Amino acid sequence: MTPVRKPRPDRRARKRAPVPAEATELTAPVEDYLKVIYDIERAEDAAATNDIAQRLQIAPASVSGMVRRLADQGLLKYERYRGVKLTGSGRRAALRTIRRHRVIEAYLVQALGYSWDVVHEEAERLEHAASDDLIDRMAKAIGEPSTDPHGAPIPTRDGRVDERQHRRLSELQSGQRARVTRVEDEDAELLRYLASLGLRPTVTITLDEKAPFDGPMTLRVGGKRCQVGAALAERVLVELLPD
Amino acid sequence: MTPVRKPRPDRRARKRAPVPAEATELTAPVEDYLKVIYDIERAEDAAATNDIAQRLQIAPASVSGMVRRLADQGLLKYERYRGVKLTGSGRRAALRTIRRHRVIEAYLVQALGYSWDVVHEEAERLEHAASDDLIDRMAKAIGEPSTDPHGAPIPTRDGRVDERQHRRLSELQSGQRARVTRVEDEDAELLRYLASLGLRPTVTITLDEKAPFDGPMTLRVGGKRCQVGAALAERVLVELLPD
DNA sequence: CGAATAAGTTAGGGTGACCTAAATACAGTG
DNA sequence: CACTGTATTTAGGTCACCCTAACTTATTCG
Repeated sequence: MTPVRKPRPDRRARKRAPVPAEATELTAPVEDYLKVIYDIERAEDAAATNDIAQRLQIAPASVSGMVRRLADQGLLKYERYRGVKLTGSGRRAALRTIRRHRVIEAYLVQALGYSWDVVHEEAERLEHAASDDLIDRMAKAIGEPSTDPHGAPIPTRDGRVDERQHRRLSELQSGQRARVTRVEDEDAELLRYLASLGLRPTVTITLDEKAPFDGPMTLRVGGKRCQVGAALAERVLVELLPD
Repeated sequence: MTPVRKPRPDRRARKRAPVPAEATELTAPVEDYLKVIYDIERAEDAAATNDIAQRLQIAPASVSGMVRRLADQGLLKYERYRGVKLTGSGRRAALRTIRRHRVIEAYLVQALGYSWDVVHEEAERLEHAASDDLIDRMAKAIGEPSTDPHGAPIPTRDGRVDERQHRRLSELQSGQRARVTRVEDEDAELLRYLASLGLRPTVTITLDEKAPFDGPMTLRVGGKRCQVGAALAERVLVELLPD
């Protein structure tokens, strides 16, 4: 009648543990902070409170508080009014979450027939719940891909990423050929539009013409010709092909 | 430079909404409460505070508080000192979570090669993060199974379950043949032991002998002969086969 | 039937993660 | 160099969930 019960974990003790610094379980919000800080740092060298707040859609005041706690936990370095930088362990944690996210996105597309414009949201929730084991199994099941469906590189189990910065489509010159490598955006509508143009990673394009002053670009993609504005061209990364 | 941002959802407004009662997003703890209440109710008619507390491994005092809130939200009926019963919407919510859990378990086993003794934990976390759409895709991918790897029935999208109460192995009489339908336990060690005996759903068994006073039972399963104690036999459900 | 025991509840805390409003630091300009 | 605007932080809340301790209700049994 009374079911066999495991020797209760004693939550208090678990939480009060003298901060082993590394192997601590991170909460979902913390993982989100680390992710966006990692991301901002890649472009801006140090993450400003406001940038973090805007990316997470929360009030800047909330960021100040959280960031102090993360600094206490050794996940980042924090100087008041100076911005934030991840420590080694912070970066490792960020990359683990990013790996989860991207593997999940790839799996949803390749194994479950999702289309690339909707996987982000789903992955955003699952990345906090999936075990490392599950992630590895998913990755194996779809052949250990090196990028997610948007072309973003998937960090390896041991935290290495292909950090090559590709050129933006907007920087391309008339006449140049290039391969689309990545779309740096998760907005569903934008992604659907790109898909309708055939503009997705691995596709080869040729820039026919570029209007001055960041005007629209005319390009050929898979036989068809299309025009894209500056905003779009900004979000698409490419790899120049020799002519 | 400044990325295109969606029209911010405004968290406060979302949470303060005048309680639409149904379509509200439930938190993970709430889903867990509903699940165990549903489960207890199936056996005991009303769920007692203490039972809920014990199943969730939390203090009874915490249950009192939560249960009042769930009653306010219309998910259950609550009479002080009298226990708790799910309302229609509470039961629907519980069944949705249970469906998620069981579909995930089945998927992990059938699509990702997990063994049945470890899927419970993983599902326990994923069930709160997966969208209904994902669950449906998983179910489809493995052929819409009607039970999870432990033989528990999977509720349908629209909340119907096969509620047939099967017989317990412990109630079997000497000489009777039966098919194992379900193992009512998620303990990994127990499951591994059962697997080593070959005792898993769909397998046919014959009870050779049963020692009196809930003594060990000797039975044949797949040609081999084995003995199981009363505690084990209590956890295994069977379907009597005509001789 | 009244007292012991079991079951359940209230009171008073704590933590994580958010908020608004008000104060402060910094940076660039007149 | 004071001064204004922006970035940031502090102060003071809120909410969901959990806890322990102390109290109350229900039940059972001598």
